Amino acid sequence: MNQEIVPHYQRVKRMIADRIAGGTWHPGDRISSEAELVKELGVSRMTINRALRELTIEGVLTRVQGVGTFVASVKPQAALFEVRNIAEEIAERGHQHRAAVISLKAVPAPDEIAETFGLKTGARVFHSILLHRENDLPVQIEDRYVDPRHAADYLEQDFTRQTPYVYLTAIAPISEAEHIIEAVLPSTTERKLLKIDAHEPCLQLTRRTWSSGKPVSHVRLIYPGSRYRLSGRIAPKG
Amino acid sequence: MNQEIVPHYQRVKRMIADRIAGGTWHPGDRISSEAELVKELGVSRMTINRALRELTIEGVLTRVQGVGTFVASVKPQAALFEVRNIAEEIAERGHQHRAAVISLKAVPAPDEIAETFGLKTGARVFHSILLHRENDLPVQIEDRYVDPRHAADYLEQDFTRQTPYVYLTAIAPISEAEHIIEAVLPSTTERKLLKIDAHEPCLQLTRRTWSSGKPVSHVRLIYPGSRYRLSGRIAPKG
DNA sequence: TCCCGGTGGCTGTCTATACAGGTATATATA
DNA sequence: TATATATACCTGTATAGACAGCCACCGGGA
Repeated sequence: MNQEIVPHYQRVKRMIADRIAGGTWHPGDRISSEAELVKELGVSRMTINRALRELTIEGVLTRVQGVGTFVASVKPQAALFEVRNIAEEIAERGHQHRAAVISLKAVPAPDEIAETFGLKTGARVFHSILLHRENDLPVQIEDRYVDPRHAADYLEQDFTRQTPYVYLTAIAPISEAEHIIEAVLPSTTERKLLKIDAHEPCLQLTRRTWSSGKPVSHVRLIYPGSRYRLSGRIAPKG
Repeated sequence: MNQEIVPHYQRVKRMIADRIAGGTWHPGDRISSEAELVKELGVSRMTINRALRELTIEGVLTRVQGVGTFVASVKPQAALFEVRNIAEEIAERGHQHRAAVISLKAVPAPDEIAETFGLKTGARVFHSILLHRENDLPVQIEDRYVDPRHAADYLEQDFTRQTPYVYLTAIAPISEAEHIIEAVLPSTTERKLLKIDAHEPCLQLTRRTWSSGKPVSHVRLIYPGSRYRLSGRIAPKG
């Protein structure tokens, strides 16, 4: 008998969750107060408090000081997608990753980029285009703008050895990121690089990153629709 | 002077985070033990413990019982996308939402659906196709399969009044969800419903949901690429 | 040299107690 | 009646003390 020992606060969390799932308490209802749960369950108030605090963080409960603890309303559908360093992801599949540098130079900033970086349109920014291959099959175009003030030696890097993502996170750890996912038709140039048919839809992920509150990079990742998809799974914990 | 009062555990968290950001402690380093922090900061061990525990949940630290507390390695890029009930989303923009029921009937389960629901191929399942419009402009096709065992009266619902999402979450709260995002070309039928040009790429979000561990619904949402995009933002908290 | 058990240091949990601060209700006052 | 005040109850935070469980390391014995 491998008796599982479970901490008290976990058992309290489970009990609360079960009562909600079982219909004893409905969304919006006030549940028993900490003091009542102490008497009912025979554990200290600190233990009850920890259980209720964690359930609140997990979105199961809502607490109002001076009033009580309530069952939270149905939470919105949230999907968690992990967008990872492509080199790592490919390596994990046991495949070979290679990156080709298509372009690497300083350019005048387009409007959108200038605005992101807080520069004037036409100011000098770094721009790189890379083609990532998995076992020699093109899987991603990386079209990146970088603020020169945060990565002065960007143009001197060998991105066939270390991806820009790895280089940038090393010199400016990401503190904030914004992602946009769209379905697009790639340009003719991009289509040729990816070696895909005309009219093949692609996933485009645009990511802007900040380090210590300052914008660092604006990257557009293009994936052939036939070779790539994003997936994620969520499951509330007990 | 509106002096902000900050709880001790918050100040401890901030201090730890600052030392990591400031380079005092690097990823992989062992940080001071709870006992050392008690002596250094003059607060109780429970307070230190709460701060470290929360930083661990947030992914900033890693703790190993019997060994110590370590600065976590660089966390993977994670993008949080909120995929919401489209009716709500449209209402929030102050626009008019209308749903048209294109199809609503029982059908033999295709292979993939049967497998998800744990049925034999060809078993009777419910199938609905809805077209969602925002100010009379088509914005989403909802192609949904539902396990009849969890929603016996699915076919009797009026989905122009209440979306299937709302109906299903009411009778079977979602406990788990899986999402897949792809770029696709819609079928001719779908293209006509959405009133888009040939070759216009679309975002396709496939979602499978479970309630109490049992599969409930398999839905394919198709968005015209020119009218829709998914966005999300993450920022580590202090 | 290799294996084994002891030991100190670390995190994980739990308790009893205390006080602060918020909210709603009842009570007293103008 | 309307307004201020007291109070009961609730959550939020903090503390000292205790014990359990885990792990790395060291020293002794085969």
